[in-house]
This record gives sequence, structure tokens and C-alpha cells, in this order.
Amino acid sequence: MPSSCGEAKEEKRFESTCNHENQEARQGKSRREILLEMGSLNQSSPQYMASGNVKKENELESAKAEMGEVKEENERLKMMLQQIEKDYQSLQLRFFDIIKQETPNNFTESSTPSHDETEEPELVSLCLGRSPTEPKKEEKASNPTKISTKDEEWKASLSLGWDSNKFQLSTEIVSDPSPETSLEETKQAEAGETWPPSKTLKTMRNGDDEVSQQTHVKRARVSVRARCETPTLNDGCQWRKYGQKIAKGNPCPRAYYRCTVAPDCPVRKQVQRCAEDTSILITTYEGNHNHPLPVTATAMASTTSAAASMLLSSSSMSKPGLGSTAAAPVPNGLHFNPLDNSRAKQFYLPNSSSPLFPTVTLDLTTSPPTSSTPFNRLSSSFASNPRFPSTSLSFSSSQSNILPTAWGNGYPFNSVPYNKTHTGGSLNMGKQSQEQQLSYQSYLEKYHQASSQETLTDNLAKAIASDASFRSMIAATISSMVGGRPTPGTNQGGGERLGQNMKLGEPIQAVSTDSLTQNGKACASSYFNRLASSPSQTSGLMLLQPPLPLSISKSTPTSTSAIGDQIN
DNA sequence: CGTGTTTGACCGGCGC
DNA sequence: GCGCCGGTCAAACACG
Repeated sequence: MPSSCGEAKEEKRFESTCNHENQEARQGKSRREILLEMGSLNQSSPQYMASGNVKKENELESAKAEMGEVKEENERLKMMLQQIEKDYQSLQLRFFDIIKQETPNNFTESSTPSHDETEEPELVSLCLGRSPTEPKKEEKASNPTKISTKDEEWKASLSLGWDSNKFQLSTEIVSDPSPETSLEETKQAEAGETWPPSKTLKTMRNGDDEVSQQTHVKRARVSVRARCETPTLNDGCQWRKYGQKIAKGNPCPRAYYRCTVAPDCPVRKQVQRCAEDTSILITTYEGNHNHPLPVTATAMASTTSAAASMLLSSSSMSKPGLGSTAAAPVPNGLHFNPLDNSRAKQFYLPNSSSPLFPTVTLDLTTSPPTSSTPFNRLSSSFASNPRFPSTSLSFSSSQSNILPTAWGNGYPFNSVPYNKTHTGGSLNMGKQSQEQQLSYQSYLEKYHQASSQETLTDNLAKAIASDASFRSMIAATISSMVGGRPTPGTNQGGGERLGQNMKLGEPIQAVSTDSLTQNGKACASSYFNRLASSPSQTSGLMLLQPPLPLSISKSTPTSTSAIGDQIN
């Protein structure tokens, strides 16, 4: 937490100090050069020598003295530089120590046999926030010891996503799930996204846990809902249509595409219009690219892979027995869905033919900013399936038809007003008995205008601090570039594993703790700038670019006004 | 002619 | 075993 951010601050201080020192060094050097010139001038100008030995000696003495001063200054600068280097190294060591400390914990957690989600991943519930059945925990989470100021409330809420004791990210494994309710509801909810109900418990339980788990990793799906008038989203990749079907319950045909950038690329996508609102295009991506991507495609690819990473990591990071959900607005402005089970449908879109696919949904459709339950439409539009965690990322925008252009030019969403109500760390993680729902509404944008940078960072900080899986996602990326050295054995697994064990929320949370001071922002920005600039692979769950840079509108609806106050 | 799309056939999983 | 369904294949077709 604050330590990491402190480190980042130290880093920044180090940089500034270095700059200062460089200036000083340059100044010293220039002074030396002047002195040398003076010396040469002295030697080569007999007239000057003839003018008077006393004067010359005086100047010589002063020059010598000055040289001595310069030498001293150089020594001092050297010492300072060494000291700073030492500090930096120690800070680095501390940073890695922290990472290491986190690594075994999560590792043991994830490997705990008590919640072998590979055996019974039927119901993986991500729960963050107030629980109707466990109000005490929630109180504990959102109202720790002392909350007197908004800032403290903010801290407290952040601890929700940070402190394992308070943070309820849970995996509830139900041996006998009864998904009828949610299934029924979701069937009615959206014909367009009507995926067959879960019929896969047997196969899941039968089996080779490890294999199936790996299968999850490989076959995680990312569904993107976006308003788009064009037949497909222009995500920068090359796709070849290989089939089309009329899916049951949706008059709109579903098109099947495969990536043609590389002949053996396994990535496929399904494109289908929403039955309820044909302006909404539902694009489901599956698989990881095994080839370098065009620049214009990296944003989408990184976003989808990151979302998949988040989904997968969230399922692996979960704990048993902590159930329930719900959601109430919390002081930090994170949106926790109010209890509305009728609306809070699952986002997982089960696929009868590929039951092993967890799905994460990115909702980029318009969403009215006034609702206290901003995910109504989203919630009601997805089928449910208790088998897998279903994560919904909501990137609601107040504009439509922006995706094609945005992705097309490689600067996605640059022009998209990003409603802070829904995005500013808006986080919705509710769990129903058979459902789960995880909604993020915060994302970063590197290429965004400076005006939005601060809100972006704030939102980002909040989102990361509040959500472990999001942290994991980011961590997976950062882990690949920490210290500028490649993580050993890190391709996909290594990086991701490390990522899962990193508590990325630390620095970000520190940001929040500082009420998002300038240093804090720099801290977060630094992270994501580095993140953005880091080279990455296409096969892993790495971010190739800052994923889906979204604009964040300045509008600050009532529900989040408190946050704005806290931030400011 | 090469590339991409269309579209009916086919396959496999699942439920009854 | 049968039918349903999603997903895929591949021949035919369209287009530049």
C-alpha cells in the first residue's frame, strides 16, 4: 500500500534529483571548461602574463580554489548519486520483497484443496461489497474502525479491495447448483444472447482438473457489447468469415470469424446483433493470437486478453465460503449494485457446445448515467450460468457507433466521453446464490487528453484498489516488465501467476490514501505508462497497449459526486 | 485469378 | 436412439 506508492514517489524523487544533479553536473562541467579555457588563456597570452605576476597569481589561486570547489562538488555529487542508487536499489529490493511475500500467500490460497475450483467451478462468485446475508462483514469492510472523514472513508473502501480480511472476493462452490431461476430469467431477458443453460456439470466434475483448468485459460471468452452500425467491429485484426448461423432465440444471424493474420491463429470471434437492440453488436472473442498483431489491433486484443486474464485470475483467487453479495453504494463511489436479484443476472454466457468457456463481457454500450443501478440493461441482457465466473466490464459511453472508428485508428475511445458515473471506479460485484456479477467500469487511457488524465488515473486507482482481479490483470502485465527484466519462465503462466500474486493495489491504494495527490497520480500514471510502453507478447494475457483507452467525461453524477470531492 | 463470402451439409455434445 | 443445437467445413459464388 503506501509503501509501494512511497517507493514510486521515491522513484520520482530520484528522477527529479537526478535531473537536478545532471543540471548541476552540467554546470560543474561547464565551469571546469571555463577554467580550462582560462588556464590555456593564461598560458598563451604573454601580454596577460606581463601585466603583473601578482594579479596572475591571484587569479591562478582563485582558479585553483574554484577547481577545488568543483572537485568537491563533483565528489559530493558522486556521493549523492551513489546514495541515491543505494536507496533506489533498496527500494527495489523492498518492492520485490513485497511481491515475494504476496506470492506464497496467494499461491497457497489458490492451491488450497478446500476450494478446488478446477473440480467444481460451477459457481464461482465474485463478491465485493455489502452482503445482505452477511451485513457484519460488509460493515467491517466499509466501516472499519474509524471513519470520520471522507478521506478515511475512501481509504476504508479501498481496503475493501485490498485487505483480504475485508475484501470479499469469494468463490462459492456449490455442489448442487440450481440454476433454474437465473436461467429462466436470462432466457427471457435476452433472446439475442440466449446461450443454452448450463448443462455441463458432469463433464466439469469428471475431470482432469488441471487439464480443464488449462482449458479454461486457453478458451476463456471475452464478449464485447458495443453499439455499432457496421456489420462487425473494426478491431484492427483481419478476420475471415467461415460460417453463419441463426441462433435459437435470435432472429439475427450469428457470424463466425477466424483470424487470418496468421494461418494457424486459433483466435475466433462470433458476431451477433442483440435481439432486443439491433444496434448493439455482440462480439465474442475466443483464444489468444499466436502472432504479432497490427498496432491497430493491439488495443482490442490486449483488452480482451486482459479481461480474460482478469476473469481467470478472479476465479483462481477466490476464496470459499464467502458468499453473497450485493451491493450498496460505498463511500468511495464504487458502484455496488443494490440488491436486485431480479435484475442482477449473470453475465456469463454459457455455450452449450463449449461448456468450458468462461466468458467475460465488456459492455461498451450506452448506459444512462442517472441510474443507481447502472447495469440494469446489461444485467438483464445476459444469460446466466453458475458454472463460471462471468465478468462484465462496462465501458458505457454516451455515444454510439464510436467503436469502429476508434479501434480502427488504433486509438480506441479517444473521443468517447466516458461517463464517470459508470466508469469512475464503478465496480459492481454482486453475487446471488446462483449468480455472480462483476462489473467494472473503470479503465485507463494512456493516449487520452490531459484533461481526462487525472480522472482516468483516479478511476483507475479506484478500480484497481477495489478489485483484486483487476489488480491481478494489471499485475500480470506489470510482472512481465518489472525491473525491465523478463520474468523467468514467464510466458503466459509465469507472468500471470506472478501477476495474481502481486498486490497491485498497493501503489494504487496509496494513491488513494493520499487523496490522489499529484505524486499518487504520477505513481499510477507511471505504472500504466510503463505498462503501455512495455513490449509484450501476443500469445499471453498481456497488455499490448493500454487496453481500451477510454475517455472519461467530466460529468459527475450524484452518486459519484462524493468521490469527486474526495479526489479533489 | 486470388481472396473473401455465402450457405447447406456435417459433426459432436447434450437432453429427453 | 433421436432430435436439437452450436459450431465448423467446404463447395459454390461474388468481387476486384
